[in-house]
Amino acid sequence: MPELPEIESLRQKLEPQLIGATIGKVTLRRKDLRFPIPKALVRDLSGATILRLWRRSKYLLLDTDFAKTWIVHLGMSGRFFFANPDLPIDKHDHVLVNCQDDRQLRFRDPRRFGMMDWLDTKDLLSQKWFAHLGPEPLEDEFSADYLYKVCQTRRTPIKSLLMNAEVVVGVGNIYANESLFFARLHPLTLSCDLSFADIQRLCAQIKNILNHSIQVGGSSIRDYVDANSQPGLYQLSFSVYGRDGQPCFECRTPIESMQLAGRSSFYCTKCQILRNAV
DNA sequence: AAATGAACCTGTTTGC
DNA sequence: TGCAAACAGGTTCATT
Repeated sequence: MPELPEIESLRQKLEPQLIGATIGKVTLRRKDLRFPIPKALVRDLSGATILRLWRRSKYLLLDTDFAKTWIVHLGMSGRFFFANPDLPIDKHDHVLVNCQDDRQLRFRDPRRFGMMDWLDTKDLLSQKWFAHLGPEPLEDEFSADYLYKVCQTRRTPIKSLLMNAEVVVGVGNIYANESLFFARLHPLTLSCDLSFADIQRLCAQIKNILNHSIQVGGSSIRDYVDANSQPGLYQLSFSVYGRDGQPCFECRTPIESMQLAGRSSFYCTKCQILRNAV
């Protein structure tokens, strides 16, 4: 599912319901997701109060009054949502967390690419999952100046560069495809061949598209739902993602697709002209 | 060093 | 209809 807009939408929905909440019983129905779930998380989360709910990259961060932060990553197919007590347990409901009211926060993840961790809140962002991450795309630190400098030092297709979390976090396959379409750049264009004007357009479009998607609750293709099990709406705005063979909204040329670094890539051959490539 | 590709796992869709 | 292959929003690790 989840790229930055989905996680941010989820965070915004969870925040008013979880800030100040004290956690009750925590039930593990599986001891590992992508990685083992720390025993200390299960032991200490119960009884803790949530003080702050924030986000870094696609990681959801829940600070507690234990001076520990509960870290949740949804991987590809994860859901993190409130369930009424009468909702049957799904075979992929791996973690159940009782809250103060009778609702239960559930972590459901069929593919188990998600993860949870429990780390010291102090200096959290310098710890393992976060130490080598690039800037947040919606912060000023992610600027055309910054991106241009990075592009100049690498020789890789621009789409691969955008999806590299050491360069910028939160831009996954959907938003990389969409941003490149609006910036009129072909996914295969080598980063070092882009002009500063190209990068200015690209940087601006990434921010526009991510902000727009957050406003409408992110994209739901199959798995993603928010804290209240509601889907996002941004998939209704896709210009190229998944539109293989359908006419470009700008020029009516059929959208093409290819595999790039193992990911489906969608583009318009007329609007996104390939000047240089590998 | 940097870039590419495979692996992790299960469910759904596609194609023969 | 049935079965197998391909594919899926992410990230890490091994290999060039």
